[in-house]
Amino acid sequence: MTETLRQKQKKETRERILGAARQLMAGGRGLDSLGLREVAREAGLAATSLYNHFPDMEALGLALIDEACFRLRVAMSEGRRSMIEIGPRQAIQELVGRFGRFILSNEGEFRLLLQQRLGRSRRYRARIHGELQLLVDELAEDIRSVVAAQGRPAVPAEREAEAAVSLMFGLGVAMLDVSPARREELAANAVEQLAILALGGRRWAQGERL
Amino acid sequence: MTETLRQKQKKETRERILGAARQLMAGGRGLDSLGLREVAREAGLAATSLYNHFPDMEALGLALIDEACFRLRVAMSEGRRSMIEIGPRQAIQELVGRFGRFILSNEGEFRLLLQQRLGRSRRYRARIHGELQLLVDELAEDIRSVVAAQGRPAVPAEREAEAAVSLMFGLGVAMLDVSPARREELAANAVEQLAILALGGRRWAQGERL
DNA sequence: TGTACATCAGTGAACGCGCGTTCACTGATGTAC
DNA sequence: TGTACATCAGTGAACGCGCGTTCACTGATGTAC
Repeated sequence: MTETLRQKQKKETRERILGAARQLMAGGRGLDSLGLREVAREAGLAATSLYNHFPDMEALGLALIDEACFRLRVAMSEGRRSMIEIGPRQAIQELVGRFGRFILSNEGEFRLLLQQRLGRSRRYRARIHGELQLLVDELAEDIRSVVAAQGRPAVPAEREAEAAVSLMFGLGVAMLDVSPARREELAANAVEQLAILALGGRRWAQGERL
Repeated sequence: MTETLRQKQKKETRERILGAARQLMAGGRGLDSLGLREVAREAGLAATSLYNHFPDMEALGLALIDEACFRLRVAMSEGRRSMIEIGPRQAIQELVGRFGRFILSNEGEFRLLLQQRLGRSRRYRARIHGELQLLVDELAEDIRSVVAAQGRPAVPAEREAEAAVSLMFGLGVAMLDVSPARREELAANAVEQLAILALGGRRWAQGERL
């Protein structure tokens, strides 16, 4: 039941390994170019010690991806409740703000997800794809809540949520290589894009078409 | 003036090298994992021959990226003129259709652009970023043309174009790992997303806000 | 509580392998007279 | 037009290097009596 010293140390070492890999990726490296010895060195371990924690390098990659997915999900879930009260305009700003903050403080993780979404391993791709679908579903649910709270007719929430995630990922990519001032500008643009989308959704809900 | 036999053969060999790399990437490989020897083998050359055509591997990568950018641009430019006549609804379908076809027949190139947009080399990133900006600018111009041809008030064309490119890239990513039937569905969703966006743009143009 | 044995996280040497790149070369193509 | 020389695309051997992984080991931690 109670954790032995050995178990605790093992868990800590595992964390140190993942932390070392995250550190290297935060420095601009891609998962594909991370070497076993490099990660071990950064973690202060012998190269072979990694095999006490992961059966092979693919497993390490998968663990990193799982971790990144978890962080993204937590970041985007925080304060979901409050969106209903603040109304659509503020909800969009809140959403973009939260996503932008996630990207800037978890740049390595974000690049990891984007790169491996099209990466070498089918398992990686499937994991990330599933996670993004959850993100879309949750967002669609939020959109429905906000709209319903306003007493408006139901919008095409699925389409809007899919589009919103694409737009936020587009924002994220654009933000990475750019000065902080330009980032603000990009975020403001994204807010406008989402606002235009929401406006279109309202009209669509009323039966209007192009 | 006239091309010598040697020059012609050299050009052909260069093409064979680029073709070999393209071939390998079409098979699902990423640029980062392509080896010099592997490309040379596929091209039917000794490994060292590549140095007669590219100073190093980075230059080969850059040539591939340039080529992919060029193809994307050509694919998206074709038939731009006709968009004005067919009106917004058909223009969106045409746009998504053309982009979808580009992705499916140039899957390797598309993955190359997406991956290297966040990749190791600053030069790669800059090149791709510049190319995508051109795409946005051209699209914004098209949107303005279509709207003006209808005698409607000017829409936020820049924002719509940025958003449209994000949405199409989102579509592209989703299409890659998926059955043909599901692809049709995804493309139809993307058309709806763009239609909602355009509808929102119209209302935005009329001063309406969330 | 003390002792004897089992477990297992961490280690260093070694494996075969492919990496990108350099070098001196060969021989077909091109050029000057 | 024929010849002698220059060019240069393509070659095979070799370079040092790091890759992922295996193995037998050490010694601290855990456990049974």
